[in-house]
Amino acid sequence: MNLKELSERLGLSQTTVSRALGGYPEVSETTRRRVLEIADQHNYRPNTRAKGLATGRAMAIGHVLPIGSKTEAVNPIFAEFITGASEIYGQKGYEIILSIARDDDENKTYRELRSKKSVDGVILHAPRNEDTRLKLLREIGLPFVVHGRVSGNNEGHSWVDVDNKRAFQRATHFLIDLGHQRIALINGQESMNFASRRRDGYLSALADHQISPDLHIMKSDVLTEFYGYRSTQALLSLPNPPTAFLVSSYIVAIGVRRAIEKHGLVLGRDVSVVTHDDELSYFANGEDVPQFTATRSSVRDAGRRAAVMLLDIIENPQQLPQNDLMKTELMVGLSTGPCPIY
Amino acid sequence: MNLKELSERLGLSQTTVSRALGGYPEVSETTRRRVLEIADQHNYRPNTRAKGLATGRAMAIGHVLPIGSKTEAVNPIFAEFITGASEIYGQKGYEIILSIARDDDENKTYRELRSKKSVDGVILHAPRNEDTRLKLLREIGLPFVVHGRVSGNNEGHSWVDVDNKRAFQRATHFLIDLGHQRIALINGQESMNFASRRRDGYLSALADHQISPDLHIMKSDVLTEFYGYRSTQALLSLPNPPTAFLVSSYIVAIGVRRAIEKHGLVLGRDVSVVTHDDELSYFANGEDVPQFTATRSSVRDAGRRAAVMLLDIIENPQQLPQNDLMKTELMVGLSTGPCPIY
DNA sequence: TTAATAAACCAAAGCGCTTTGGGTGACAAT
DNA sequence: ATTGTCACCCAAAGCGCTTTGGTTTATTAA
Repeated sequence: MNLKELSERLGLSQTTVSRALGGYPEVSETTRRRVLEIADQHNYRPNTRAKGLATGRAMAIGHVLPIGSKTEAVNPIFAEFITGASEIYGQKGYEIILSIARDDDENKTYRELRSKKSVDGVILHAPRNEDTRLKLLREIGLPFVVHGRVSGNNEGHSWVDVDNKRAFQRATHFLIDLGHQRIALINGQESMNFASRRRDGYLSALADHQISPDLHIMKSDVLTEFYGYRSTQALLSLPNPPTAFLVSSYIVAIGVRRAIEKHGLVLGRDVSVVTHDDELSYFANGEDVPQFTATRSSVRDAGRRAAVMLLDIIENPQQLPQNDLMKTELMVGLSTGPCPIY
Repeated sequence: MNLKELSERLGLSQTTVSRALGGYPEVSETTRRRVLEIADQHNYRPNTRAKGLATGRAMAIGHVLPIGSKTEAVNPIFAEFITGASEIYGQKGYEIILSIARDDDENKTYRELRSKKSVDGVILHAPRNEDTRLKLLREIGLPFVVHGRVSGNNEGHSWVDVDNKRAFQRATHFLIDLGHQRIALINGQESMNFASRRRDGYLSALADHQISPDLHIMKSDVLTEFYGYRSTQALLSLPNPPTAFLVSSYIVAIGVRRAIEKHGLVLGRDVSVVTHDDELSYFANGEDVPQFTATRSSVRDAGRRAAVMLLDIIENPQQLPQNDLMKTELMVGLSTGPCPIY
């Protein structure tokens, strides 16, 4: 069923039917009701492509998920982010176009999305410190919102981010206040902006207490469970092991816990752990009492906010860039305790 | 840059340029090279919507991810599946349209995808035992492949599934052979087809050894980490606790392990666990030696296979339905051992 | 009564592509 | 010299929608 058929069945012109459906005022209420009823009966819905051609709007948002050569798969965090974003898109009638691209042809993917005109805007995921994608997107004039920030100037574009530095600063202070001096950092790849900001927070808290950082207990890699296990395993085998761990992802923290228990140590008594918690639905941090002490921030909510922002930019292109720096909460759970005295 | 501009710049008709780009033979090689060069220079790519309108093909595949009222988020397993599928789509120039729909308006989502003509086919995720979506998809004539099966007749449509029954049958046999008699089942929601098939496998293995099933040690719920923890916690507190656990998801198994360790028991010595392992990239089951004894099957590979199948169906609509029943491996790891004698 | 205004509708152009159904000239065959 | 056959190219229709620039009829004001 297309517009032509529908209008013939109604004995009206395509113009009138289109307007009745679109809610325009040049149609009498009686006619509109009749149109709506018959359209509904036949389950009519305008053809996306034809509509897009006619209006010049794709009514679709692109999400380009980067996969590295190491993990080769989509991070569960993206899934959660998109779940949030899709709530907003759905309300406004936008579709999601998903592309999964290796780091090396991400730029090509954005270019294609643009020249094929298949999206009205994109969310830029997982920004690196020096990110060439920003420049590209600006060049090709594709509206975008960054989920995160870059290292240099973040003025010229819109973004949603959590206050990573402050979060890890507070978490480090918290551990220091509990008496910990040797605090390991199990971070993401430091080419990623969020990871370098978290390291900055960690380092500045150490500096506040005149603790000189030890590079041997600062790790950095793709945030998998096994990475958490492997690095904690190695750190606990040091002659002078850390008494506390600051971890960049809940998934990694699970591996950290596994290594700690493997060593016969008790989490929260012998060793303390603070992790960042993106509130992944499948990994709820306990029911009433958090398992892990955590810097918490809902990545699903970030998805919602980024989506609202992007649609706003698309619909009002002339406005200034928007920013949203989300605060994190420090949730005290069962994984931290005073530093044991040896 | 559109076709018209491009053809003017080249001094050729739109027809010829379109054909040159499309690889049709009615164009001389010299002309084709020239067209290709200039097109590349200007980064020309045909407008998706216009192309779709003209050809009647959307060049897009829909993935409708169901979210339940309980978890409210996309399962990490879908992310992994889509990563696999996207490899195939990318090769053939298809895009992914992602919809996230609550159980209750899934049917509406499929209907819309169809009437808006925004996709050429869909993957049906997470089939339930009695699934109304199948009937709907057949009715509206949208090509589809099911990732999984339904309870009744699976003849009339294409699907990719793992041999869930056999996998859990073997795993149960394996535990029984180790001397376990009280084996708990930590299953998914049994309205889901995969979960009921796994239960069947478990029950039939018990029956093979004249062990009568105990409903108190058979759990069924959404597959979260906390569910694993909670149910194991409860089971281990029974006067007559199970000595082994058969678990439906790696994520759940993590919670199971947490509860076991909380109880001061040693995994693989005091309590045995076999889990299903979808080979999620962020949760590798150990490096050389598997942490968990597991029935293993790559869900990413399933994504690839389903995608190949769907594109084949779309491009050759007249053919018979295809099926692909993937075998699972039983990987023996560190989480199982002989039943301890009390 | 006539002109002006508003309400309700319509014909047709245009979005950017593919594809049908040609046309033109060069060359070989008759 | 004429016909047929290629190789190469083009004009225009059509995909299904929105939107511009109308027209027609009823209503109101002068």
